[in-house]
Parts: sequence; structure tokens; C-alpha cells
Amino acid sequence: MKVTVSPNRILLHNILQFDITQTFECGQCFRWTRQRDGSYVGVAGGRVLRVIQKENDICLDGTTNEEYETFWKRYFDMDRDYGKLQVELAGDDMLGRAINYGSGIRILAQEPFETLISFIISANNNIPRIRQIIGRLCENFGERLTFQNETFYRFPTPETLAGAKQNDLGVLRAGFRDSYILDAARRVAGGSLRLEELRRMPASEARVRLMEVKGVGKKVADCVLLFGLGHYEAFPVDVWIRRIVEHCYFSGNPIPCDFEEFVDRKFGNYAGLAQQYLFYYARELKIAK
DNA sequence: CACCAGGCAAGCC
DNA sequence: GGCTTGCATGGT
Repeated sequence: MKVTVSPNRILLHNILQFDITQTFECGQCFRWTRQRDGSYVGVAGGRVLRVIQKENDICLDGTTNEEYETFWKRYFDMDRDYGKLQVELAGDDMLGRAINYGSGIRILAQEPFETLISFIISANNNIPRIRQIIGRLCENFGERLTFQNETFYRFPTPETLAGAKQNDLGVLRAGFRDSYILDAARRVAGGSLRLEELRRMPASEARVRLMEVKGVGKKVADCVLLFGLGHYEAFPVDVWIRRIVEHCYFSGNPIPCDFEEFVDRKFGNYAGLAQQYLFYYARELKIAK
């Protein structure tokens, strides 16, 4: 990979295993929007960025080399060798096909608090509406940003959200999730849930801590572990992954109670990445209904 | 009208 | 522990 630096953009040449459509549309994030020209604009870490891809070249528009080195590089997980991981994971036929299909997926290193709130909102909800609710959350409670003559909003801080009344969240139209959002924000703002500490904890322990929050069960906790806390062994199980896993690995029978052991044995330390390949494959092909 | 959505909590047994 | 039901809201 070669990097070219211009005044207000970075060009990454000859990038492998990075497809911006797959990465932004695979369901891990909710704040990147496809533009008419095929580029994506999104907000992360209080910064706005436009990403343009032409085959194996990726342009990060609206940033500097310093910001790339200190933020975006880690956000896009650029130091991880996805090619090597794919070879290691492609043990069975099904996963091999899924990897082939979504080989450009990367796991974004998202902010833990944003990930926690976003996946609380995701419960019993669909992706377009999750995006809408998060959009309204940012517009109403997040700091305003200007980027290329357009207005964007940061994800709100725990403190701002914790200061809201449940009634104030009505504008989100998030329904029963209002109280869950508030509970999470108050725990984080109040210091009883220290998200950064969960990175260094074993995933199983961190999951117990996350599940103390209202509205956080196994599925949401595993998403936060995987997408927000760098626990790549977390394997979130939702309806889609349930369908494809039951279909491909258990002859259509229900997932057994020792499923976590199965996942650990079969997919290992990067089970979460395997999960993303399977999830994207199942969704895009609408298979295993 | 019914049914579903990247589930979870509360109430049963 | 497992199983059932209700849940706010919006889309099909």
C-alpha cells in the first residue's frame, strides 16, 4: 500500500480487502451515507469525512495526514491483515463462499458509547429506521459540524444524553427504547460503567457488565464488544445469523445450548469477522429464509 | 388488516 | 434454566 498526501485529502493506493460499500452497508454502522456519485460521507469521532473508491484506490477527502495517522487509520483498522485472516477462516465451504462474497468488509473501530446506544436502538427494529432514529438523536443532542458547506452532527456525549428527561427523547420516535437510552447514558456519564476498561477485560466479563444496562441482552452486548471494544471473538446472534448458521451448520435444527463453545472452536479469535461475512452473505442474498 | 424488524424484559413454570 | 408475551413505531 502506498499513501499519497494532498492538502485536504489522502490517497491510499493498492488497498486490498477494503470495499467501502461492503464495509459501510454490512450493518455494523449507521452513520455513513451513500451519495449519488457512489462516495460515502459519514461522521465518526466528531469528524466528518468523504470516502471515494475506485477499484483498489481509496480517497479520504476532507482530512489531513495527521488526522489520518491519529484517527482514521485506526478507525478503518488499516494495520490488520485481512487477507491473512481470510485464509485462516476459510476452513469450511460455507464460510469460504461468504468470505469470497464480502471480502472487502472491514470491522470499523467505532466509539464504544455510540455503539452501545446505536445497538440498543437496533433491538426489534429495522436498519432504515435505526438510521433515522440515530440521525434524529444526533440532530437534537449532538454538536453541529460544517463540512464542505453542509451541516452534520456529532454523536451526543453521555453527559448531554444523561441530562435529558425521558420526555425529551420523544422527538426520536424510538418508542420503548427511550428509557434504555437514558439508562445507558446515565451509567456511562455517572461513571458506574467505564466502557474503556472493558477493552482490557476478557470478553465474557465485559459482556456481563454491558448486560447490566437496561435494553442490553447478549446480542446487543456482543455487537458492542465487536464493533466498539475490539473484542473480535464476539459473535452476535440475530435472526439472520441464526437462520444461516442453523441452515449451514446444524441441518436446519435450532442452535444448541453449547453454541458459544462451537463458535469458539470453529471460528476462534476472529469469530466476529466470520460472523460479519456470514451475516452480509445471508442478507444480501436473502438466503436461509 | 396482519406481519415483521440485526431483541429485550418481565412473567410464567 | 427454557418458553411466552408485550413492547412503540414504521414499513410492506
